[in-house]
Amino acid sequence: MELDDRKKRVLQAIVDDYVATNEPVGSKSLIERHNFQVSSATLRNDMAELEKLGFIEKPHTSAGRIPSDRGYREYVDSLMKIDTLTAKEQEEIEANISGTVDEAAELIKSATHSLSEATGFVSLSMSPRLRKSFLKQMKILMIEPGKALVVLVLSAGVVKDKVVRIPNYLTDEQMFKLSGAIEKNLTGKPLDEITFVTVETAAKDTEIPSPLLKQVLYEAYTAIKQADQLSIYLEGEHKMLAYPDFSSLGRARDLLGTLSDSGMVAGYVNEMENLATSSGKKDSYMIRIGQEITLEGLDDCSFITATYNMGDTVSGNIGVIGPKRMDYSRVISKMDFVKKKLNEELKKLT
Amino acid sequence: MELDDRKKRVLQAIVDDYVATNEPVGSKSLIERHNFQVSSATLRNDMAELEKLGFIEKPHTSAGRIPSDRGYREYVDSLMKIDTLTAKEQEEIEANISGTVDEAAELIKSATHSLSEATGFVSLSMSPRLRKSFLKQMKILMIEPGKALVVLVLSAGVVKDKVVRIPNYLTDEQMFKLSGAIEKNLTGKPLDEITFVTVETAAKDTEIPSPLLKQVLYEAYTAIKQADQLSIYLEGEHKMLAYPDFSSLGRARDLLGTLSDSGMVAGYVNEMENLATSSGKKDSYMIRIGQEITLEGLDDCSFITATYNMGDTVSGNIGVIGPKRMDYSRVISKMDFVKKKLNEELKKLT
DNA sequence: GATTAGCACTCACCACTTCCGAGTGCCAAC
DNA sequence: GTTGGCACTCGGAAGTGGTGAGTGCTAATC
Repeated sequence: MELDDRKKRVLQAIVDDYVATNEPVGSKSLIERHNFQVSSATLRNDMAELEKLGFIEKPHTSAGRIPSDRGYREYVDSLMKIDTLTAKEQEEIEANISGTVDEAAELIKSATHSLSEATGFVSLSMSPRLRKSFLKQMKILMIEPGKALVVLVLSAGVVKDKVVRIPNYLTDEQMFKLSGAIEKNLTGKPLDEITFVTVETAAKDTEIPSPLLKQVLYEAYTAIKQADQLSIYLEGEHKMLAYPDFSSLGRARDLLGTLSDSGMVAGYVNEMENLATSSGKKDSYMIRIGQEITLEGLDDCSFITATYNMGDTVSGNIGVIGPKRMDYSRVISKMDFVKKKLNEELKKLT
Repeated sequence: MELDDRKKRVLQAIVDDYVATNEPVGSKSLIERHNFQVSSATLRNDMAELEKLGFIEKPHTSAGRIPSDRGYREYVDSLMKIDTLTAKEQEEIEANISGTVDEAAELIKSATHSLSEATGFVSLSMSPRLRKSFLKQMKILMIEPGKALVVLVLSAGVVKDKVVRIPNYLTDEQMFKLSGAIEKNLTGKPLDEITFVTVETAAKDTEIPSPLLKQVLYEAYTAIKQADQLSIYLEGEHKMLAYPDFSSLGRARDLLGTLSDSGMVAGYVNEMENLATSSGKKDSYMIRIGQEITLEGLDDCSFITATYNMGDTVSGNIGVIGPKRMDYSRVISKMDFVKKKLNEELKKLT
């Protein structure tokens, strides 16, 4: 069932032409644009074959062929060659990313922005997964009676904080003691190994009456857990409206509706990432095409993600969502470049 | 140029019908739906008059009339009567707002969400304008050599923080002294009266060598200034695609494109707010209709905002953007209710 | 002077038709 | 396996006519 050489070329040509023109491509125009050394009838036979194998399909009887999801899949897996960016393209991307941002979150945002600008598609980034990072510092600051700020400094230089409610009569000094104890005992532990019990044990040798303690500990614990929460940043949703692929209002609405539920998208990205990690297959990028994407309204999209790193144990994702009728090679090389730059800049921060 | 009574009723009826049906309304259907005690010919004369005055217009020669921006303006200014919400509507809104959120930012977000859900339109909120709030606490926490976290506690219970870079050899203790000095001298001052000079003066009596100080002070100062920065939160952009008013892809794209530039929208809201404040005219809500809105692509929208309060001196805005062909009365009463609830909940927080 | 009935006119919209051409499958010949 | 030829398909553009809701205007009436 391996495709012979010419059939591969035909499929590739169909994808290329369709991406470029957004029109079903027929045997004749294929001959005109590419110099196959055979007649259109031969190509017709090849195309019939490709259709039987599920790589291409007809929108209606008397039209040319368009790639199916499977066709795109074959294309990205073994047909396309990734080209390199021109110096100018590289410059544009770099200009957007570097600059004076010196906080990781800002940096990641700017990379996401750059990615959307460079591709013209929706781009996204997931905040770093901090489960594997560990506590470096913990401070509890009294704000006013009954209210305190828990500040966590994690490895990889991430700072998180959260306002929590505490019993009114707890003093500044008690808080200081408490945070010191927790800090001392939990430093170095990965976040995902910290449980309520660990926190409780860590606080044992303070002399604060335990009923009071309980609430604070619980708040401290949730603050730690919340630091681990994933957040997603999406940009450029409206750009999808520019593509004829979504010119039907219904499609556009479904797509943007789904994208507006950022929690759902975040969940999907996370799931994809986990799947890829556990299956051990780790390309530098991941692609989902059309129906492979289980999010509603993304049937005509492709979803490409990559992983960035912050320190040794912490990573997150950046990604692009565009019409599946996209120039994969260019998009991938752009995303790869953004990722590379982002990694470099993140390294500088630590 | 005052409209006589019947003409007012005609205009009102035209707006009501057009909002309900999205179809140009003609003299005959007007007679059918409302019981004017006159013939269609009379209404035709009235309508010709209204058109001459600029309240209504024809999309093309042989069609009915639709309200012009001016017509809507007249309608909201003096024709419509604001109706009250049903118990059920109130409940739905309340359910979304109250709940367990106990941080102001979260609360405001949830109100915004609720507003979008209730109206079916885009909703937005501006973070509180903190210029008028004052410093209650300031702490500088060392994170690691060269890096510190500036934590500001402002009146109205707002907590802001920022990671800043500091000279490597500054110690924890020095930082503590410094923040104490600044805190002591600036507490009670409104944010907009704090300048770099004030900060410098406040730090005078610490014994830290001044060249070192300069950089930290500058960072502290920018941290304070940044706390004052406005941020905007927009929700439900995709919902606009559901309205036939934006069924043309071009319009939809312009609209969503503009809305995606949140800085621009924020600037506009701020400008509107300032204008209203300085002109002294302070309704409980503000409306901009169609061309009155200077943002690109919002010609077919109306933009309604209201002000929420946090403590005595601090306020922000919530708002709705929908098609100008909207049921103003319902939208306004919903927004009013959300605002009321939000104010109540914010009060509870302090 | 305001209101009304009547009438000729306008024009978007819909359904219907026609026509064109790019594309197809298939077959017989090379 | 490749090719030329041919009948067939069908979406889309362009044209057509009828319909109906709407208009403005005029002359008669209250």
